[in-house]
Amino acid sequence: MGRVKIQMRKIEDRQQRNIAFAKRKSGLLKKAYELYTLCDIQIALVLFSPSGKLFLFDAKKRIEETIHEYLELPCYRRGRCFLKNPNHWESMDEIDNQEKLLQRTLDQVRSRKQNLEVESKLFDVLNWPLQPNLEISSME
Amino acid sequence: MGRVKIQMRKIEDRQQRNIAFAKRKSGLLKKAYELYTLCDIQIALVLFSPSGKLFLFDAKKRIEETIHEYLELPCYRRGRCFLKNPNHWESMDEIDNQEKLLQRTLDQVRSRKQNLEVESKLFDVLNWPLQPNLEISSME
DNA sequence: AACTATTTATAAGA
DNA sequence: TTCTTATAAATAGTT
Repeated sequence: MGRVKIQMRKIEDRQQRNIAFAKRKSGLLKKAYELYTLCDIQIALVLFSPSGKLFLFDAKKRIEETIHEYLELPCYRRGRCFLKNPNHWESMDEIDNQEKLLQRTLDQVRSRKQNLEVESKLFDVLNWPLQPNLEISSME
Repeated sequence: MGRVKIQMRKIEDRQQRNIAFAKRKSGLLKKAYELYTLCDIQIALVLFSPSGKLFLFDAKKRIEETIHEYLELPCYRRGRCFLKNPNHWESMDEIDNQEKLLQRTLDQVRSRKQNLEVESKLFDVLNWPLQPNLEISSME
């Protein structure tokens, strides 16, 4: 968005880099503010300038709280679909979404359970003493 | 940036809000990525969708490290000009900036010290037992 | 999920 | 540094 299209790689000239940082940092903070305002979401943004100066943005909750909510998630759930502590559910959107997620997960668990029952029977069959003419195909 | 200019307030229609969130979240993440790429900066972004789903972006360091660097700052320095732990200084930009910041702060401290010396003398004068014809103006 | 008319962001220049 | 402006990029409403 400027007189020319720029290559997406580090700006080597320090002065130019600092100028780009100043402009784009304010753009990023504005976008974060707009996303929060339009969609009413919780957000925390921490960044350090090329000179090591700190800039922050947060919305809905203090940055420490948002960070804490992230940190309290089990590691394997960070960055992917997950269930928050139900005490933190706030909106109808969120409750709907969590409900769907729970239902999908429950369906998967039940499906897996069925498969396991079949596999377990198959395992039993396969571990019987070998018998001639055993019809494995009848297990399906 | 669309067919019409929109008002900067919460989108009440849930479906529209979710659509706007999806579009603007990817825009925000792209901007964060570009700022990192062009300016080679450290950044951490944590946000929750209207449905409570977590989205993250980090660059240069893991999100936990960036958050930790923020949290280790004294509270009164968060969100404003500050000095990072010198062990974390990395670039010439950063060293230059911190040096200037230190020099400015030192100048301020010295200036404040001078003022304090004057104020202290003034304080002594004002707390003397009142004497007639005391020339306060001679203190400057 | 794609399109496109517009608005918005911004790179370079003043 | 701050302001301007030509152009690139994002996106609101549409399909």
